[in-house]
Amino acid sequence: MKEDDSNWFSKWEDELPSQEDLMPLSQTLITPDLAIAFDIRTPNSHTPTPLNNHLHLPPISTPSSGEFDSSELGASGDEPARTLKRPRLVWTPQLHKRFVDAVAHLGIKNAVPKTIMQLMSVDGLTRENVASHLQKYRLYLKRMQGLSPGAGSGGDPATDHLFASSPVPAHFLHQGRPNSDHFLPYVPVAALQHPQQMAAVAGHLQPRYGQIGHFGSPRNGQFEHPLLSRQNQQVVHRVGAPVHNSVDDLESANGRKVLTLFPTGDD
DNA sequence: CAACTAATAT
DNA sequence: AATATTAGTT
Repeated sequence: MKEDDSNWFSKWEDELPSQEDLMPLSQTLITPDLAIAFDIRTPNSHTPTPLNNHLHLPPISTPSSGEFDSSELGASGDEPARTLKRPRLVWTPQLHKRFVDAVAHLGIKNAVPKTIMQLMSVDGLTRENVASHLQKYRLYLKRMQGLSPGAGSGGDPATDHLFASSPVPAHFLHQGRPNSDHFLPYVPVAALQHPQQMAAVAGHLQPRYGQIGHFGSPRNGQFEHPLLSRQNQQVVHRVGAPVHNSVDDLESANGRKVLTLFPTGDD
């Protein structure tokens, strides 16, 4: 296998996420409790958005909704600090879309958990979150391949609720052939549904990342993108359209806490 | 050793 | 069923 890396690379650089596709979705998965537990500065703590941006405060208390008397194991509910478990991640359609976009932009070949995670740049999203999801997504793709092309596309919500929610880029269904390169089948039609966003996009056409010079040579599939730290928080100010960048934690019937991203006005 | 993937566990 | 965690490879 020979690599003409130089080829895909420049294209890749060129095709970096557009506003409509990836950029504007900078969100946080870090719950207040988590931030505290891990001693993480919540990235928004000094954010230039004076308005509605405060995450709702932590009802830190006991996760178990007062059914058990909680004074058995010594530490009464309050300070397990470092030994806290991360809440289950919930893959919302928005989050999944971002995932798919990232994979699409990377090409199947480079779409591995770490790079996907970096490209998604969702704060708090871990590599294993992505890995797990990727595994499932791949299975989904394989399952799709074996089916008659005439059926299903469009209205089969019974099959894989989540995965059906985002269009599968055509090249995913074929072979991983990163050489011949792919073009984004995505047309920013979202404008039709959200005129406001169109305005925003129209203003910022040519999204790109500020200054991407050259980074490490794409040796055997190992490359690094300096600008893609996921602390890269970018605030999109929109007049009259308050961005809902909030994280909401819910509680399932079992008492497990889960994290859900709110839609930012996309889709 | 770090990261990937498949398998398995919750 | 959806996500996490482990285990075996690369």
